[in-house]
Amino acid sequence: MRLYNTLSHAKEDFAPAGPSAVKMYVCGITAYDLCHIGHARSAVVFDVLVRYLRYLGMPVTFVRNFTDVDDKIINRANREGVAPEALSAKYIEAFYEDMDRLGVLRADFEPRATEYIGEMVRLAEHLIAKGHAYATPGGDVYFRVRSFAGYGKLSGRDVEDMRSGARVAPGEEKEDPLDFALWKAAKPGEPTWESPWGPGRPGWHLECSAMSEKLLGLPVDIHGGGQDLIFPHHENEIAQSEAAADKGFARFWVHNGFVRINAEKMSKSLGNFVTIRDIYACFLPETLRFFLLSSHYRSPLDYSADALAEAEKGLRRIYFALAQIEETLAATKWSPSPLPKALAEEFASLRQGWRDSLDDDLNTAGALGQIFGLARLAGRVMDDKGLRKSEGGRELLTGVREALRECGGVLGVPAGEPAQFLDALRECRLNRQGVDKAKMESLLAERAAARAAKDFALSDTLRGDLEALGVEVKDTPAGQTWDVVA
RNA sequence: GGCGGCAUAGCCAAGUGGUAAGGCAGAGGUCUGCAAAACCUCCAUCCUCCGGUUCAAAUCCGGAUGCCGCCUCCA
Repeated sequence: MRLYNTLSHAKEDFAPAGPSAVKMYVCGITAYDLCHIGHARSAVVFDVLVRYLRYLGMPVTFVRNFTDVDDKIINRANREGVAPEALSAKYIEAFYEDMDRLGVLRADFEPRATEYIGEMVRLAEHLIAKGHAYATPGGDVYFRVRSFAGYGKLSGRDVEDMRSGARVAPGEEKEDPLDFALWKAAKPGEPTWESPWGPGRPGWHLECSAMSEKLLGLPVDIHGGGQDLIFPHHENEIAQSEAAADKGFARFWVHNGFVRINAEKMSKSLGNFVTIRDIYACFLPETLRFFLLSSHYRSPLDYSADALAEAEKGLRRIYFALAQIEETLAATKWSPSPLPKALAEEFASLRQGWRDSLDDDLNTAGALGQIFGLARLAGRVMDDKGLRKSEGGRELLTGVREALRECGGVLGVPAGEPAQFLDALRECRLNRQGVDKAKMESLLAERAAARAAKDFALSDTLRGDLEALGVEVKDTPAGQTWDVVA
């Protein structure tokens, strides 16, 4: 497959460097609050990347870390009067709850920064020994940015241009404003670890360098994260790791775009974020997943409740098609007519299109387009009285069902059983629209009775009443069914 | 100020040189006691604007305008 590499600003053919599994490291969350949709996007994007690489037959060793020691965690813990470890543990737990429901698979390794303090200290020592870092009298350790010639290569910055932006906070003993902390001397009220420079704690960037090397070995094949990590986080990781190891840190840098709200980046600092749980209160997790995959991962994605409602409609349609396919396939008698060649070709082309889309820099939006095409193709076959019960029709419907399942395995959409999903969706919509369930039930019962008595006038009146309630009734040979007006 | 990204129908969104996928909404039709669903058909001669390269550009180059992001923590 081809993957866009931030380092080269171009799509490149991806293959692992070595004969072993693809080595993939993605920056996870700093555990100090609930995850928002932006975190969900990043998690889903890299989840799909891992799944797709495995689908292509490449084994993947996937590492996604948790930052569990950091200014934000300490500040919040102190504010709430709890231990930092307890705070981060709580939000790691929340992360799992949210992500499990989203269908994000667990990584092979999910290291926490505090479990690798020893590796970080050793890395810092090594950098000092090589002249790439220095300890200050106060017990801090800084990376000497100007000692690393490649600094700026990921983010496209020139060290000379950065001088104006860099600054030294009061009390810092940097040689150069550009230098960044590898180790921070202990301050009162902070968790600390022993080190050659006295008690302190690691700087943020160091953990990813230490854990990548320890768990995967350098260079890793793919290093990922949100676009906001490109600078300074990933730039600094490169500097640390490459200065220490004298070899490449990561071959492919993959960054997902932001989720926006009112055309602005959704972020903690702007305070304009919507948590994953906020969404779950109104929509099914799979709807969120579908929404996140409905545009290319590097493009900005505008969040709105309307956009989510539209995603819900699309997802429902796919599940509805799947439900109808299964119902049709439950038949036992099939006429011997074969599948018309044109339809067989259309099927093959859609299926190939799905694969081609994902092959091209993980174009999930394109892939979903092919999935809709498959659903429509199946619908056409089922609507054709001759084909519907023919061997050829069965062959096609079986193929579409298989393709949709395959999609579910890679994109995580559609992941469930249609009947179950449609029921869950109905329930979800009932709650969201605040439909009076008792009233609905009684109106439905009344209408069923009216229909049994062939009192169509009353039946239609009741349909109107139900519609006013937000419920749409459909009459089928098997009786009336209902759904919530979207 | 430095660096980068994006501009495709009413809305969302694919498409990086060969003549505009898909979804939502909308219109007509088949079906239906009436509806709904489903299916069929239609819905951008054109891709922000202006130049240029080419037999050929939404796709490449230059410029303009608008929006966004990074440069401080941030997925």
